[in-house]
Amino acid sequence: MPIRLHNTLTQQLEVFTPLHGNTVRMYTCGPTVYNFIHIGNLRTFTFQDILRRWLRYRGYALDHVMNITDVEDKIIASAARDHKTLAEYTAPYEQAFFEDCALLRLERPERVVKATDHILEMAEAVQTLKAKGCTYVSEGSTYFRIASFPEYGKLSHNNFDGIISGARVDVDEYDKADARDFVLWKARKGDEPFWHEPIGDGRPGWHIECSVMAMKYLGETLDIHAGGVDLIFPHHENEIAQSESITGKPFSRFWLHSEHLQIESQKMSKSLGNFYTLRDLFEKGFSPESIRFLLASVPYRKKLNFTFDGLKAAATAIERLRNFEDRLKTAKLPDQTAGAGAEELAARAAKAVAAFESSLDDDLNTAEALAAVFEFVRETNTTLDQDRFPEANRAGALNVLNVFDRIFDVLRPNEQVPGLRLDLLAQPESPVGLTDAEIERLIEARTAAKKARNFVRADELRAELVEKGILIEDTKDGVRWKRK
RNA sequence: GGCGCGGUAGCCAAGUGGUAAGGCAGAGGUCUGCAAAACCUUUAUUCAGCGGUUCGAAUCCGCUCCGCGCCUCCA
Repeated sequence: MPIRLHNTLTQQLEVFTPLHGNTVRMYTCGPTVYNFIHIGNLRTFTFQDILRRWLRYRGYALDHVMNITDVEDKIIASAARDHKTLAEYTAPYEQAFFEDCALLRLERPERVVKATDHILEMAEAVQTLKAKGCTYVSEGSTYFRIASFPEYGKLSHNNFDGIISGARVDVDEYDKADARDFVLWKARKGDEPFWHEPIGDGRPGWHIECSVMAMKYLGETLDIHAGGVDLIFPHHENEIAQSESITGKPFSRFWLHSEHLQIESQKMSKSLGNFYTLRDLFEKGFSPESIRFLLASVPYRKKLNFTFDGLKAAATAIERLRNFEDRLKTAKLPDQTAGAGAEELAARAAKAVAAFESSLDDDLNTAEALAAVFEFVRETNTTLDQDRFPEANRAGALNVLNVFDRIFDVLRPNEQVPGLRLDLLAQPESPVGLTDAEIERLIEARTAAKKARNFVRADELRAELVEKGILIEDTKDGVRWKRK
C-alpha cells in the first residue's frame, strides 16, 4: 500500500512517491536558537521524526536537511543585551537543542545547516531576485514585491485581492509598497551585526535562508517541506514566492504541517505559565519515553492536549508494552499446543503488522497504529495465559513489537546515546543500592521461608526489598524482580 | 470581515455512509499464605443540539450553540 500524506498545497490526501528514484528530499524548518526549545517545538520535531522513520521503513532513502536559524531579531537583541557575539550567544542553545533531540530519540537529519554559514548565497539569491524584477529598495532594505508573483497565497489559501477588512495590517517602520511585501535583505542598522555584500551592508531577512539552503542541498524542487502550522503563513508562503520566482519551478511537491499542542486544554504561552521545556518536564519526573509516546500518539494534524495525566497514562501504557515484551522473551513456551494452531497465531501477528502499517501509510495515523499493537498485546496475553502459545510463534510476536518500536522507539530506556545528557533526567530515588547478587540472596531466603511456611519472616524480607526499591513479582514460573 | 479546524465514555483519543478502535482511570475476576505485580473481563443503544437526505448517518446537507487557529514574530 502506498503512503498517503495530506498536502497543504492541495488540501488533500495524496499518494507520496519521491520525484527522483528512491531518495526522498526533505527540508524541515528547525529551531531558532535563542532559547531552550519547548514542548510545542518538540511536537513538531517528533512528527518529523515519525515521518522520517516511516519513509525509511517503507524502503526510501532520505536526504533530509534541517536549518538552524542563528541570525534573527530576537537573537540579535538578546546577544546585544548580554554583550555577546551572535555565535557566542547561540552556541549553547544549539548544543542544548541537540541534547534535547537525543533525549527524545529524534533522529538527526542527514544535514543540519546554519543560516550564518550561507550568508553569501542568500545575498546572491537576493541579487537574482533583483535582476528578475521582483524586488524594490526602501530605506536601504530590499523587499520582495508580492505583486510580482501572481500565485502568492496558494499555500495558505489566502486571497489577497482587494482589501481585507478587519485584518490588522501592520505597516511597520519601513515604507513597504504593499503591507504584505516582505524583507529580503535588511539594511545595516546601528550597532547590529551585518555582512558586507554586493547587495549592500546588512543581513538577510528570515525567509530567504530556507529557500537558499533547501535548494542548495536538495535541488530546485523538494519532495517534502514540513513545519508547524504557524509557518504556513507567512514563512512558507514567502519561501514559495522567493524560490519559484528564482527557478520558475515548483519549490516543494508536498507541504506538511503539524498542528499545535495545547497544555491542559489551554494555549501554551509564557503569560499563562504553562510553557515547558524538556528540562522542566524531567524535573517533574517524567521520562523521555513518556513524553515521546504522548507526542507521537496523537496524529500530527490534530491538536494535541498535552496534560500531566496524559504523561502518566503514557508511562503506564509503555510499562504495559515492556511487560509484554519481557514476558514474550522469558516465558517458557510449550512446543505443542491444543486449540489455536501456530498458523493461526502467525496470521494474527501478520495481521497486527499489516494494520500497523496501513495506519501509518494513511497520513501517519499513529493513534490507529497504536490500537493495532495493543489489540495484539491483549490477544497474545490471553493466549499466553491459557498456555496455548507455542515456542514456534515467539519470534513472530516479538517482531510485532520490533516493528512498533522502529517507529515509536519507547521500549528501551535511555542509555548510551551519543550526546545524551542523562544527568538532565530526574534520578529516581534509590535509597540503597543493592547488587543483583544481594537481591537474589534475599529473594532466595524469602522463598525458603515461604516454603517453611514462615510467612512472618517471608514478609519481613519482602518489606525489606520493597523498601529498597525492589519490586517482587510472584509468578507461576517463579519469582521475578525489577528495580523500581 | 476572510480562510480554516474541532465538539465521540471520568480523562486522552481513532473512526468521514453500514450499525461506536485503542490507551489511562474505575469496577469485577484469575493468580497468591496474604499481598503486590502481572494478566483477563467490563465500562458510550450513543457520537454538542435541532431539522433534512438515505433502506441505513458519529460520518452527507442546513441551521443553532460552544471552543480554537491563521490573517502579525511564533513549532
